[in-house]
Amino acid sequence: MSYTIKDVAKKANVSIATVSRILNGQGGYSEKTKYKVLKVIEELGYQPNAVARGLINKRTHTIGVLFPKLSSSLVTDLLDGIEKAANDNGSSVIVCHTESNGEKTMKYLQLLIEKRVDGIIFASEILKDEYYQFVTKTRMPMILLSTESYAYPVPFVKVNDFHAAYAAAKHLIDKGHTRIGMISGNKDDIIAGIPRIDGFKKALTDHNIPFGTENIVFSRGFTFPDGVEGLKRLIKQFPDATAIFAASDEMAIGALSAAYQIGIKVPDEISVIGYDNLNLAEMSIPPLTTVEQPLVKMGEAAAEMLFSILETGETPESRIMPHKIIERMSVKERKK
Amino acid sequence: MSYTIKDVAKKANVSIATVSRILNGQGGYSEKTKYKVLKVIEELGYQPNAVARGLINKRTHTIGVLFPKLSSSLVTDLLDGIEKAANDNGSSVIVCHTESNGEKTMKYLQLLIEKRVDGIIFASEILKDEYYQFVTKTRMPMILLSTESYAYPVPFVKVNDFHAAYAAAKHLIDKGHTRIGMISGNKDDIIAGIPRIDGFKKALTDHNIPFGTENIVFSRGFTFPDGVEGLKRLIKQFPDATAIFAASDEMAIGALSAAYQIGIKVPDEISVIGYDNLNLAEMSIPPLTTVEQPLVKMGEAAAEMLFSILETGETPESRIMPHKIIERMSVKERKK
DNA sequence: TTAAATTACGTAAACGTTTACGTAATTTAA
DNA sequence: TTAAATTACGTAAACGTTTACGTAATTTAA
Repeated sequence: MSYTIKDVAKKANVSIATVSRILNGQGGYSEKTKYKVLKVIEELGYQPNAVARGLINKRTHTIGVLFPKLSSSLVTDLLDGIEKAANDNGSSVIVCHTESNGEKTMKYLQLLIEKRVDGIIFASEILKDEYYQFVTKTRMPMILLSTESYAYPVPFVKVNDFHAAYAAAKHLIDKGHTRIGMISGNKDDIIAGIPRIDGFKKALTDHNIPFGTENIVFSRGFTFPDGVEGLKRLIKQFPDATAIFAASDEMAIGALSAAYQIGIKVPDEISVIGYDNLNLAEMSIPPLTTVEQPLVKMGEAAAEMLFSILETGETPESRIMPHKIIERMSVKERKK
Repeated sequence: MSYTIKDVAKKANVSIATVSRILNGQGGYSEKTKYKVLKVIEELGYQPNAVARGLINKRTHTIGVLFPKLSSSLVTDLLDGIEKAANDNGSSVIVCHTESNGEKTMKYLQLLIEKRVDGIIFASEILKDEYYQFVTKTRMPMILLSTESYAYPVPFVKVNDFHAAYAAAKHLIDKGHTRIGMISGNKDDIIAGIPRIDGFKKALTDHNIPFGTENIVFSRGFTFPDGVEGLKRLIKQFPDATAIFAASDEMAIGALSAAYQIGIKVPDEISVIGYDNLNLAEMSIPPLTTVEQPLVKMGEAAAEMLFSILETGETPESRIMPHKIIERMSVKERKK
């Protein structure tokens, strides 16, 4: 089909070894031959075959990324960062969409291993036993992104959910609120669910605000409808609340919508703080105050950690990325 | 490192040809050997090497996708559809983020060609001469997604922007509006800019509504800030407007935000219709009426067209996907 | 029971590179 | 000018598969 190194070699009257050496700039050839070969390459429009290279070099310059879903700003920003770092390191990224489905995940893992990607980034999801065993057996490098494993020594990059949630609640407290509710995500989610709940709880009790069952409402996930639902339930069980911490921006935006429907003014009657700082957050009405996760940077960090493993062979340290309160318009100072 | 077909062959006391035949289910072996070989494969945890397969079969079961940016719902939904269809066809997808940068785009194209992907999907961007020539020379199949080329015969999948914009404007007219403004995108964008402007204009004149320079405002792109800006300018030059067509959902949401800031009530004082039907659209306040592009399906269609080329070798017909008005709360019937 | 047909394999070449190991050609040193 | 050192190549094997072409073993037909 297309030309190979042999065609180039023949046309330039040199051996394929010479062509290869020139292509890889390894030295061992004269300037004259170099010029001659480069010219033939130009004429033929020869393109090296990365598949053949991958076979012999045992490096495909491709990494695989597994996401539970694709169409979410959160994942998208992570991917953006990963792609950027990968590109800077001369690699491509294959995206896999697991739908949080165990079977599908295993199939993807298998696929990535067969394709001999250089490494895997496993994002935003619980690392099951089965997954870990499978990829460890092949000794393929793996990084956890926006998730972590308590059971296995897999390096991860994440913010500290406990601290970030604490910061969110404290921000509300600092603004003078004392009757604060939380719309939490899934309370069985040990990565994104429990730590945020615990951080919230701790902030309240540290500031002598009693925490009871009426302060919190649990959802299935972290989605917009969960937020709509959540606000309605929270208002019912805790009508005096003056501020709310939603465990994700999507939920916070859902809460904003529900408040609007019911006729509660944000932030005048109730303040809302989110979590993530998605693109959405600055587009809402009112613009959402939230705690930022540096998603793009997290993606970059994960990819860079992978490349550092590939270079040095050493397991890098996990990275806790800094979170930050982004003040916009959805939280109002409360005068006593 | 990991085991090869040779290790399996040796351990099972057969030739590598036999192992290969069993792996590919081609027949030419007894049930007994099959069982024996499969058992060895199981024991060794052998994983076939897709790189070697790709070299000999000249099929990598990987496709490349080029996007101008990653972190946008629009792109994300397209990618979602592509990934789905690719997975159903046993292929993976490599994502490339061009940033609408010509040099970067060429580098990515080169990379994908060197990696011998089976085909390329070029999304949401103008296909430059240079790009077209480069990939055509290699005879690599290519599909245009959410864009099209007037100059070259590259199959595409898209909605009809002219018709969709016409439908949006007509929806406003049907709701009794006669003083209608448009916040358009880039007026030099021949794919997403001009046709939407023309469709809008045609709808007005077809319904005997005079169209003048005060009816429209032009932006750089199609982003949220463009929408914020756009509404402010539009209101200034066309204060009597009762309805607005924004050329993208992001712009529409921007318009909503700006209206909120200024203190104009949507939809009571002004109606807004968007374009795209992103996830955002149902999360806004009020929920956004918009014209839907079936983005996920478009992504799927593009990938499927690619696979059909790979199977049949024939160039498929381009596909115009249906658009649809999604009525939510941002447009209000106007009584005379 | 024997010949013909079929099945179940094995051998070796090929895919397009890289690279270890030679060796002829050139350059440098004496 | 000649020997030693260096440079500029070429040959061939290797990466891990698939597959065309044989052929030995088995099955079927007579």
